[in-house]
Amino acid sequence: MTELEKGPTGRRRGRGARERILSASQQLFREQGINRTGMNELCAAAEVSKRTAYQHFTSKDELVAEYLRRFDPSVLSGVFDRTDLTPRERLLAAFDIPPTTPLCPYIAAAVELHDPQHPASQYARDYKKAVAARLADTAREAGATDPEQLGEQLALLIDGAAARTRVLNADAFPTAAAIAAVLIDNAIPATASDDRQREKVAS
Amino acid sequence: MTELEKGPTGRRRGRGARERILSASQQLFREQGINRTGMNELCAAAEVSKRTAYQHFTSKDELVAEYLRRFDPSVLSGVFDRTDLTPRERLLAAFDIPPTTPLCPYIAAAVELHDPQHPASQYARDYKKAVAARLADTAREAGATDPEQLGEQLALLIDGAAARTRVLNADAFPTAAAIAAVLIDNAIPATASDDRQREKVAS
DNA sequence: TGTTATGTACACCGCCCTGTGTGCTTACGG
DNA sequence: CCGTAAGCACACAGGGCGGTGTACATAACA
Repeated sequence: MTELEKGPTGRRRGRGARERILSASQQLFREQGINRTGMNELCAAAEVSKRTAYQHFTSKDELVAEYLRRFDPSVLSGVFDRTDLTPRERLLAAFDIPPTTPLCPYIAAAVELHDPQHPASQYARDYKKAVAARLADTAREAGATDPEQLGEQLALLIDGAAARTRVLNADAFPTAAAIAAVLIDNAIPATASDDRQREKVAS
Repeated sequence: MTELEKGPTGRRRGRGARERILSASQQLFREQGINRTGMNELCAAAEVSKRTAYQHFTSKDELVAEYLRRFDPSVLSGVFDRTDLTPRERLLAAFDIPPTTPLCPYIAAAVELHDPQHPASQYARDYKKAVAARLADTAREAGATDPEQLGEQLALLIDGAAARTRVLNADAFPTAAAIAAVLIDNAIPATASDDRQREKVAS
């Protein structure tokens, strides 16, 4: 890895250590958990000296917070921006999670850090609220009578599936998707499609 | 505390250190988390010498496993054994959680320990399955068409509310209860509910 | 009474953790 | 071609952790 990677993070000149650190964080924090991953191990995986790591992030806590911020694009936007789907399908697509996914990292962080004041915990809250808001937007688009409520309900289902998948070591998202389908059909007044969408986005 | 407390644990003769240790575990592990609670701190809170603690539990892992086993009577049985309620009311009563409750300790343990092989993680799985089974039993009693499915769905709702409450620092159980009411009414065929509410879903 | 199970007090070990200090190398930018 | 910022190697501080060793005290029961 002698190639330079310019570092899309900003104006770094060197060899892009920051990116490697964050990339290694994604992998190790999710695989092993935050508390069980030491900085030594992380630096080794990132092929970065510990000194360099602490020049980019003043503490592990800061690294953890930054690590969480790297999930939005892939997870949140990935589902909601698919224009090829109807709003209803988009709502359901949020439950199509590849079973490889270990656990929603925001829940994991909130539990592991165990401190609501921790920057990462605060960001986790913001993220969860953002997801619920996005779901509510989509619910509104789909014609739900109470979009906020439906968004909050679907968000709860996602979190429930994530938590339960973790505890039971078995995929719980299909169950959550089934509930979601019921809730969605109950929440969309007249035109309520059965399950295969007859395709009528309002009018 | 020079009084002897016989130890309701069984046939212990001494002063009941084991009970104090477990009692302190309940408090500290829930308040601070498992990983953030050291044995020194725990022993101090239990007013027990560390040596004694390690004579009762060969390791912290063993203590954690035993700590989890102490929840059944209060939580699981507490709701399902209430004969004053109809089956439907019992299903809904599972969502009446005092907002003081920090987080389902089984989820917390599974996340914190981060090892599916850990005895505590295995017990957490067993417990979660047991709860789902109890819910399914009650669902069957209430006349649901597919009790197993309803039990699993309600269990997922409980876990979702627990996880979301933790992350957002705001009570999510009312939302879960609302979903539960919908699911229950959808799952009980014609005029199943015998409790006081006479409002029918049918139309 | 004396034996035994129980609990105590406290120092201690080895390990791993986060975080630093210091001096050195490299590569980009002017 | 040189200056300087980025990164590296490596040892080490300081502390908390789980867990133990030892010597002593007390309560229960025979």
